[in-house]
Amino acid sequence: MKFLFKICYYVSANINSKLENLEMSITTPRKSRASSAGSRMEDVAAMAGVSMITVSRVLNTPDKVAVKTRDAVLAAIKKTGYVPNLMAGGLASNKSRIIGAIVPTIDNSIFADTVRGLSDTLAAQGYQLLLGQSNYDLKTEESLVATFMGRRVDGLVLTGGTHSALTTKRLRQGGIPVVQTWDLPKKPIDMVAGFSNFEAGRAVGQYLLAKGWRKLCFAGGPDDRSAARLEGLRSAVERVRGATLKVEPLPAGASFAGGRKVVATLLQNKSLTDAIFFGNDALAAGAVMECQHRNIAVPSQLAIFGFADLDIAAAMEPALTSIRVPTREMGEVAANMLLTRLKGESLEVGVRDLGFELMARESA
Amino acid sequence: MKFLFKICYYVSANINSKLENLEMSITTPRKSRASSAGSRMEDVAAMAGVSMITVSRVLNTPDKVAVKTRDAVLAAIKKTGYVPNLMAGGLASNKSRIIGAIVPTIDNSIFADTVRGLSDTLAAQGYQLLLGQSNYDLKTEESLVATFMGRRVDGLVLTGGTHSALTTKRLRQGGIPVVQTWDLPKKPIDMVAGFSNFEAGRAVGQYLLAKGWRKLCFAGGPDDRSAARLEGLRSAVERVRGATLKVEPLPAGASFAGGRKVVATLLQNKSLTDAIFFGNDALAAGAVMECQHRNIAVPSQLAIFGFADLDIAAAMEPALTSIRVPTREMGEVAANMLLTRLKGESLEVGVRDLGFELMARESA
DNA sequence: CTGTTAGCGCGTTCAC
DNA sequence: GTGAACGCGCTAACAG
Repeated sequence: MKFLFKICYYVSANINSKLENLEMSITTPRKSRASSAGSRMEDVAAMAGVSMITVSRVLNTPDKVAVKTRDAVLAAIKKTGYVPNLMAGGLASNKSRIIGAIVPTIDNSIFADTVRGLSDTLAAQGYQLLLGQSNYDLKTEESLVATFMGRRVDGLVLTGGTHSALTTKRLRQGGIPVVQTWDLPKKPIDMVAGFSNFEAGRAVGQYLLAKGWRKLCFAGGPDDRSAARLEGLRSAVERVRGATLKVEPLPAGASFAGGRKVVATLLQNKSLTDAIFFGNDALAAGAVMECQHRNIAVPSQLAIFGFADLDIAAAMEPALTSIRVPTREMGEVAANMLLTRLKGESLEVGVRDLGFELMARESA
Repeated sequence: MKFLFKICYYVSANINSKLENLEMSITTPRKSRASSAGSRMEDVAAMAGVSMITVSRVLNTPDKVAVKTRDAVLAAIKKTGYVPNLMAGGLASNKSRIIGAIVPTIDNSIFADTVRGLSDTLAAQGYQLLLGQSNYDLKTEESLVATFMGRRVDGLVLTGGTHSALTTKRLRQGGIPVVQTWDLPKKPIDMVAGFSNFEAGRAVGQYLLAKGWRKLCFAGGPDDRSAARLEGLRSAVERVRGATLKVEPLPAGASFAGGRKVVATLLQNKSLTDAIFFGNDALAAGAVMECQHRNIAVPSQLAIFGFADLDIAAAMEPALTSIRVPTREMGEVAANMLLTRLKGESLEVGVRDLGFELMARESA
């Protein structure tokens, strides 16, 4: 028998120095209203000998200001260290230049890439990202949507196509552009940048069945997108006589250790399974590790199918067969859809199926 | 010879249906000013038969309103579907209830956990997270800091202790609480929730040298925190006669494939290295995979040391020896420090060394 | 416990 | 190409 050791070997001492520095900053007094931090546009205008509106134009539409005036204003801005108050500007213009994004969780690298795609694309156009995590909970999502709308975000990006009735209602009435990602909802709220989880599940089923496996197992989360993949898988299984489908609930923490546990559990009644479709590659990789530990050959004795095509899929041995989804691309496309609409242009296509690829490698 | 296959096997068709739905939403006309989306506080006040300030108090300090009045107001809010405009509130109160966080990149799970810790802790108190990615670039960080301050974020969380001179100046003058994470800067801007990268590197060096390894190699990023770990490692190496230290630059994409490449490169002159300290566990895991592929025994022929103690470290075989850093905790502590200061309370300790642990497992 | 008054800092509308 | 007045929607301060 073999164990995994986890030993605390060294702990750095707490450092309690630098307390003088601290005292300074802890007692930073908050100045009273009307001059909280730095100069206002008025001060800049006065220094440059122009009116506020000219300063505003230098900032927002520099082309409409004479070069000479502009330079004077810019000099004044630099001298005063003026930083425009975007809240005030936002209130006046009814635009926040903020996009809200709600993902189930950020610690899962599959959504992290979508967030990165969003953030990069938006930042390039001067927009910022307000991030919310729903923890796969529709009520949490609902309150996040309310908060974000209260902040007057200019647009909203959601994960998945299932939302509470109230969320949907608010969004439809809200008048701001919305993009749903990571799925293809039947009745989109507005725009969509996703792929079909159902078709992905079916593709996996068809592939595994074609390879001769008959006792399939699905080990994925309880969320709607996982459910759609499960239904796709089921639809493939039902077309083949003698093929069976078992659903294995996921232990907490959908990562490597979770994948190991799933295999350990399933092997207690080994005859029931000969191929497993996991909810993500970390789980699948853990499963492969557990198989190696138990001397179970992959894929000949047990086929392992991943999802999301994370880096590890191609790098490990045996390399993971997986479904590549357009993780980052969904973020980029969603951002560009929003930006297009915010520019007042209209989209040719508001619902985009970004597809997926079955990456056939070694593990299944 | 063995190759990794990557075959596109199936691509879902693009779906161009649902275009009727689209037309509707694409041409959503933006209503003219003054009623952009829903009712205002004034409407609620009128319906409830009270003044605006009472509505405001029901929302912000419910305890200070009579139960009867409160219920009437809440009913009116529900009836009108009123969503408070937080930009207006923010302008008036000079508080945004937004915290800005800048991380080098979000697609790296080590920072993702910090962001999650931040987001969870802040959301529980009604604060939101504005997220920025610096891509390890100080100039990008500088402009993000300016933008965030322009949005009047109530507080700011930064990664690392190195910033441009202008950034530091703005932050010190800004009057908002700031927390630096993932390091212990010598001259903190304000508060700190981090650990010593130098000591972590030194601990790794002492451990490896005690195990008898002499030809050490550092394979980490070029950022300041990696540099600090390298210096720590170097300081340990310099105390042992005959011990050598080689620095191996990291290929792009600090993940599994990168770790494999590093090993492949190093083995071209094998005699130079017998232990490698990687910048994160994904790299280290890739390195172990490459060793297995080449039939190099880990750790007896080559010791592999990871960093960050990601899930995979404990789950893989051989399990990775690594440095556990308080990834999520840094986010939580940073958030709590900010929240404490924003409540007007002062902190006992403004600089916290959250420490690290050397997790001695099998790979080194 | 509730209301009144007076802005928060900026963009919009129109005029020049 | 530039400016003046007005108001975005809400809250701080004080009064009652």
